[in-house]
Amino acid sequence: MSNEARAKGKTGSISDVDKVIHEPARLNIMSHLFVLDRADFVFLMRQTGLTRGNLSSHMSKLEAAGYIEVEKKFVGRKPLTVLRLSREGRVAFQSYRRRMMKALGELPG
Amino acid sequence: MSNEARAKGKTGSISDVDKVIHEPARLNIMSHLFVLDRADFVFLMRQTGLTRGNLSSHMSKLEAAGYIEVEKKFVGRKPLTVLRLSREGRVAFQSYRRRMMKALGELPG
DNA sequence: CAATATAGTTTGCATTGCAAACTAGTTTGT
DNA sequence: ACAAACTAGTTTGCAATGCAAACTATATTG
Repeated sequence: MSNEARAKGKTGSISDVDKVIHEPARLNIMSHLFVLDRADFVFLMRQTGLTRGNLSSHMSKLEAAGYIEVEKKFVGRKPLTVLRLSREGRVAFQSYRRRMMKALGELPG
Repeated sequence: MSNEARAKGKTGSISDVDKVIHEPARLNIMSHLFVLDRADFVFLMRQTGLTRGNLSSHMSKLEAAGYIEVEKKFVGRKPLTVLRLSREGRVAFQSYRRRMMKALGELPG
């Protein structure tokens, strides 16, 4: 750990979790993709309970972070958007999860 | 579970965690108070790595939510602010923790 | 008594998350 | 054929947030 990190007290525990993943809506999306690997927009909407608008913008954020890849195609004549967890996204999620589980699991009670 | 909850997909899992606690800085503060029960401002500043300003505003939010009680007194001639976890705060934290551990713990891998 | 330190609070701004409005195309009803 | 309703998303507007910097107030030190 750097002296700076120590001085700031940000010793890698809770305060500096990955905010992209930490946001509940995205944590929800990521959790689903973590087990399913890929899922389409409408399915995720139903599973997560997010509105189209929210899912759309969170999707964009996860894509911008490189955590998911978005594939747009047509099935028959209807558009279909498929989200897939990227390698990076899987790693980041695992890391977030470990950190969170550790932080909350270490406490007494 | 209500039909509404089912329709919205907000089945009490991840998307609707307590945001007051979920915010990393406050989660950090709450975790400390959960084990220590009470701690003063400066001590918490050091432990959490938060600046005075941030700790001050997060403290206000936790107080407004009824999760902590803030006691201001003087020791010698210096002001001392002590934060204590309220009963409600302890319950809310435990609930947050259980929910989070369950959500992250249930996943494969 | 001026400078520095301590203990907080307030302010200002840039980033969000969310809902509502909008776009674009498709299916259904008559 | 044409309007109404549905599907699948995106964009926008606004209110809430977090964070850092500025500020207040008092105490200590040189």
